[in-house]
Amino acid sequence: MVLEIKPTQALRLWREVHLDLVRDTQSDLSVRQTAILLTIYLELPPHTVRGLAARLGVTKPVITRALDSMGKLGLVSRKRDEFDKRNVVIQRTVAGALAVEHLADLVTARARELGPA
Amino acid sequence: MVLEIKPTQALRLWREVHLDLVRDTQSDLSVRQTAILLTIYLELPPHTVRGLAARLGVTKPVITRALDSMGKLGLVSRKRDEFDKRNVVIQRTVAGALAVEHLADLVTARARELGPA
DNA sequence: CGATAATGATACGGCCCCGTAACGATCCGG
DNA sequence: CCGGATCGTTACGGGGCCGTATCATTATCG
Repeated sequence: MVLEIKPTQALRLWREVHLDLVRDTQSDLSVRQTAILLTIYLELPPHTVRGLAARLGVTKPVITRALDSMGKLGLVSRKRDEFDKRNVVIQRTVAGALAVEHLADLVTARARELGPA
Repeated sequence: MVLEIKPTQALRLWREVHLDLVRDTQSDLSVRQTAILLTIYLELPPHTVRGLAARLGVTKPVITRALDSMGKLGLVSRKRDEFDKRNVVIQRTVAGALAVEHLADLVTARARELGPA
């Protein structure tokens, strides 16, 4: 069940999906924001600011600001941890799940279109 | 030779590569710049500003500015078209080819690591 | 020729993001 | 109880990218 993909296929897949993303005016997330979004939706909760910062190898303000902008878009939400009020727990939203699903559709669709070599 | 990839695999692949890109301080290209770079290196020359703008569905200044910054990084170069001096021909560089190859390595490596489902 | 069209570059105002440094709030150990 | 550690946020200065409008240069055609 290993995914065998050749370099040429990988590049074409990457290009086609990126062209889709550029044309799709709605979702203009940066590379960092995309990495954060996918980490939140693919890895097991709970997610915290410092945890994501360590996971991505960036500083905490980067996470805070990304959560700010993604929160405005409704892709994530935040809640104080009641047991340790210093912590903030990052939560998933319906809109965020839809955005992730949309991205999955994009990638799988473009992968299907790839010819040999 | 169709590339069969499941939604879960697509998302994990996308996330792993994006994490690599975020950690790799060197290459912080935007989504638009990545789309431009891959179009230049995967599609047949010649490439022009207006051609890329139409291909990506963006305005010409977007291409001009992207070529400026990518030119500073040595990823592409520009040359006046001698037959029609209004045109600018975008050319590939060694550094650009290496960057594209590096991206291909990243994607194929992460794809190989993907487990089933 | 001269007027018009086309190409790429530039100016402008605005917005977002970055890294460093500091901050308030909260927890914890002595 | 209180000083230090931890957590997330904010302030600051700087830089990049955006879209619109405009520009200089070059080509085309009557």
